[in-house]
Formats: sequence, C-alpha cells, structure tokens
Amino acid sequence: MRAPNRPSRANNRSLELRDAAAHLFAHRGYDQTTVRQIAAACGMTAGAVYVHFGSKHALLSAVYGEAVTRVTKRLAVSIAALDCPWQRLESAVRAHLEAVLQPNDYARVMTRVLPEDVGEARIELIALRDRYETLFRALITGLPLVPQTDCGLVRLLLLGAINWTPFWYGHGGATPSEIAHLTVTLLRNGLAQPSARGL
Amino acid sequence: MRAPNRPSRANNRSLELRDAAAHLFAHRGYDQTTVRQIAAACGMTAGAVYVHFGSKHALLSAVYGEAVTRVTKRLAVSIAALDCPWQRLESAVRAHLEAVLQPNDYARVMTRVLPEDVGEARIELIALRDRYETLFRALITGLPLVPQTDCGLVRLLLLGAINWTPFWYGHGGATPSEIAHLTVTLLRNGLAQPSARGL
DNA sequence: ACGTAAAGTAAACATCCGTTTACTTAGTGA
DNA sequence: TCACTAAGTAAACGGATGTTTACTTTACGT
Repeated sequence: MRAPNRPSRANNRSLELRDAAAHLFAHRGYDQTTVRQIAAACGMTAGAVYVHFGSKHALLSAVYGEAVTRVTKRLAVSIAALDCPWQRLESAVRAHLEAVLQPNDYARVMTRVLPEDVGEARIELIALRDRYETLFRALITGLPLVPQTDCGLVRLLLLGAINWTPFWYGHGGATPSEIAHLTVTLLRNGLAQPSARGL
Repeated sequence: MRAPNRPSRANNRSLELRDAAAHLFAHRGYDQTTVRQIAAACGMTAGAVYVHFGSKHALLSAVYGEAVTRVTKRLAVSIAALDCPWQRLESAVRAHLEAVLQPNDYARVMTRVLPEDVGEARIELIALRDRYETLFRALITGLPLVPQTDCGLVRLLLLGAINWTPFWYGHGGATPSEIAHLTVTLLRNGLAQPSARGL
C-alpha cells in the first residue's frame, strides 16, 4: 500500500507547477497566462499539468490559498511579540506591504487577480481573502478609539490603501517600512497641525 | 464636401457602441468581454464594430478617455464654490466616490481595468489616469500640513483607499457621502483620542 | 523479475477570439 | 437620376486556448 504521508516517491512537481503559475499570474494576470506557458516554465507539456491539477481554475485556487497561508503566517509572526495596539497595527501593515511589494509572486496574486474575475472559483477565493482580512479586523478593534468609530469602514479604507500600493510602488521612492510608518501615523494622528506647531 | 462638424447625417452609433463597451468592461472586465458581445448589445454584428473603431484596444481607450473626462468635470464642479481646503478635498473625494460607486459604467472602468493589463494602449491609459490624479495632487498640496509631510505618499494612499472601495461597497452599508466624510476626517484628525475624551 | 500506477508526451479536439473580406443596403450631394 | 460613401451583414480566416485522449516511460512494492 502507498503511504499517503510520503507521496510514493514522486518529486513534487506539483509545487514546481504552482510556483510557476504564481509567477505568471502575478506578472501577467490570470487571463493572459496560458496553461502552456505554465507547463513550459517547468519544462513540461500542457497535458502534464492536468496530472497534478484538474483545471486552470484549480491551479489558481492553489496559488491563492498558498498566498493567504504565507501572508497570514508572516503577519502572525510580526505582531507576536508586540503589546502596544498601534505598534501591532504598524507591524502588521509593514508585514503586509513587504509581502505585497517585494517581488513576491504569491502575495502579489492576492492583489492582482480579482476574485470577481475568475468566475468559477470566485466563492472560494473570496472566502480565503476574508480569512486574512479578519486578522486586520482584530487589530483595529483592539485600538483605543473614539467609541462611535466605524471600525469596519476604517479597516476597509486601510486595506484599500495598502492593496493599491503595487500600482504605484517604485515611483514614490519610499520603502515598505516607511510607507507602513506613515500610513499608521496618518491613521493615528491625522494630517492637520494640532493647533499651532513649531512652524 | 462633407462638413466635419456635422457628421454627414449619420446617427452616431459610435457612442452607442462606446456605451455598450463601457457597460461590459465595467461588469465583466476587458479580457472577458468579446467584440461580439459589444456588437450584440447594439444589435449589430462584430464586423460593424470595425467601421467605428479600429480595434478592441481603441474601443477601450475611447471608454477610458471618456471616463476620465466625465469624472474630471464632475470633480471640478464639486469643488468650484468651496474655499476651505479640507472641504474641497472632502467634496472631491465624495465626487470621486459617487462616480466610482454608483452603477456608473465609465467611472468603474477606471478602477476595474488595469492599464497594466491591456498591453498596447497601456501608455495612453496611464497618461489619462495621471491627468486625473494631478487634480488630487493640487488639493493635497493646498492643505495646511506639517511641513515635512510627504504629500505624494499621502495622495497615493488616499487614492488607493478610495479606488479600492468598489470591491467592498455595499457590504458595509455606508453611503458615498458617509465614506467621504469619514475618510477626510480620518486624514485630518486621525483615529486616536486627543488625550481623554467624554468618558 | 514483474506488474502496477503515477508522470509525462504528442497530438488532436472543440471552441472561441479579434480581425478581414466580399458583398449589400441606404442615404446624400450634385 | 446617378455616382459616391458610410453603415452594416454574413462568412470566413488564422490562431490561440483549455482540455482530452492514446500511448510511452519510469520508479517502486512485492
């Protein structure tokens, strides 16, 4: 009998395929990536892809799921040792930005490929993304805020701001760490001068 | 000779085509919209589209250009009578959100179709979007800010936050006007309680 | 050593896409 | 009236795409 924990003997070319798919999805988008391109990136034929994945959609789901898993883990580690709610949030934003902005194929798929555009696996992808955004919900409700503040709206605005960064990052010259600091400082204190400041 | 100001006699089915394209691009994305679908929406054949537009890319450029024109006009009107820099910004954000969030096909194409994804007409679309974002640059540099503030970064974060709204609008229950107010208030004052507040 | 099952190939399949071609229709100006 | 031009049709073209099929190779358990 075959042991399910040790996959017979096979070298996991599935992971190689998934990585190649992530790279192409991140750089060219889902629609403009072909199964043949993914296969060729692994030195295989298109047909061989279907030995490992039932469809192109399934391949996208695998990439998306791995992306959420990785970025979730990274975020959890980055805030583990921190107590101050504002520091926790800034660290989380920095971790997210580093994941999204570095040439990190998996994380970039999360912001580049819209779940709304993939038809079939739509529901699955949205569920995965929601799982991740829940983490930010906790970070924001943990902040000491004016009571009536709409935490949900704040979370959505914050995530929007940082999810959009890939479209302009590089032209501004700021590093992920700088962007994270400014973003959270902005969220905390705002832009206006308290009343009069040291000129 | 034909008068170029009065287009011979023809009823401008070009505009009808452009509207149909805007609708489909906004709802299904560029890649997943076919020329045949656009033509069918006007009761025409695919071939007839090429009487009015040289290619599918040209059709997208026309839609994108019109979107920028409309939303620019709307924004200019909304801030014309205002003097306070913060009010001007909030009004601009509200105008932008109303354009993007209402079932407005043209404005939605601006946030739904990424210029990076369309290959050919990429440069043209980016130029159009930049022209629009310049307006926000002026609104933000007009704010009374702490001197060292990186206005460019602030603008990019703000535009990111509001460009991302179509992906969650409707689930939060907030109106464009409410979102605009919270966003600008957030930008101005931040979230933290000044020191101690009522309770 | 041998059977089995996974891994991979080459080629075809069916479909769909953007675009072009040849042809028809209809309105316009002289 | 008649030539001209824009608008539109029907059909084809060339190519690309996701997927399937039949067949071959390879590595392992027994």
